[in-house]
Amino acid sequence: MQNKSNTMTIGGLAKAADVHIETIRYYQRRGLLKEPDRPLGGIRRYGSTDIDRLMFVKTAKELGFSLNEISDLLRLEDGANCLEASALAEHKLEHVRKKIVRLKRIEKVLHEMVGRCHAQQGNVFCPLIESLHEGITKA
Amino acid sequence: MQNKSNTMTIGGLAKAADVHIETIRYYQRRGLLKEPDRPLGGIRRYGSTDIDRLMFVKTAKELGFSLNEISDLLRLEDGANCLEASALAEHKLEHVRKKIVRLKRIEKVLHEMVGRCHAQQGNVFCPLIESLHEGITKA
DNA sequence: GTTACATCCGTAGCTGGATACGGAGTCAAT
DNA sequence: ATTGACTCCGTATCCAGCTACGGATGTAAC
Ligand SMILES: [Zn+2]
Ligand SMILES: [Zn+2]
Ligand SMILES: [Zn+2]
Ligand SMILES: [Zn+2]
Repeated sequence: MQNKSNTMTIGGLAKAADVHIETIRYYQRRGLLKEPDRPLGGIRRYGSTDIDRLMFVKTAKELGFSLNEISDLLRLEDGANCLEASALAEHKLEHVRKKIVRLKRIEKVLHEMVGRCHAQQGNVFCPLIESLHEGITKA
Repeated sequence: MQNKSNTMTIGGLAKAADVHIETIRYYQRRGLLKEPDRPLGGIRRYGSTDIDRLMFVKTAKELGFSLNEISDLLRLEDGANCLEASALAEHKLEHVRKKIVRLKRIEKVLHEMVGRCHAQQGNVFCPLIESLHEGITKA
């Protein structure tokens, strides 16, 4: 059953949840958001549960979950499958940590490269360009 | 003028540089790699400068430069514009650092969420799912 | 000399996450 | 009752960075 206060149009929902209208329709197509019946060729109405749902998606997105993964999370939305939900989050956490490690390595290499350039201003051959030829292992 | 030892076919080059053939052809289309003339309906030959170029691209890619940015770097390949090259790298470095900061925040939030789930095994409502409803600021 | 594989070339498709377009219908206010 | 804003719906387009397809031709092995 629907929330009694399904009063917003899609545009109102978009404003309330601060997403584009097209995003809402896109999520409906993806099955992330249910699409209320429309009364005989009329206009669909949305309520607070839809805002809530959109917020859920937004939060999960900010945490790096893909829309597919968010579908999975939404199937656990009743909160009854703590183990399963935390497993998904742990898996994501693992990926995030790997990404951080990779980026830190990149940060280090770039930092060193830039440092060499700065130390060498006026010299003939840019050490940064040189490093790019030599490969990241030597960079 | 071409390197005298332009002896590889595109397939050989692909193996030598460990990229897919289609990637080479794609880079040619993008202007990242020059396309040797082919002798009267024959087959193009590639040499060590092409391997070198592909390595340059690969290294830059590993450091997070986009193909467009790599085009820019390649215009500086003579090594004469140290300032310009290091400016590009500094800009990239800035982005990388921002990305690391964002990911660390995500790492923290996910870690806390998972921790709460583990602490609460058997409880009725999964705290992780609850957090997703509440938003990342409260997560 | 024929089989088998490689190359060439243009173009189409893929992923993910939207965003845009265009025509038709609906709704509310003046 | 007409304007103007909004909605609906399907489809197309975008971004990056490839990857695949298909048919024609070239080349190499046996
Ligand atoms: Zn849980
Ligand atoms: Zn994984
Ligand atoms: Zn430099
Ligand atoms: Zn920037």
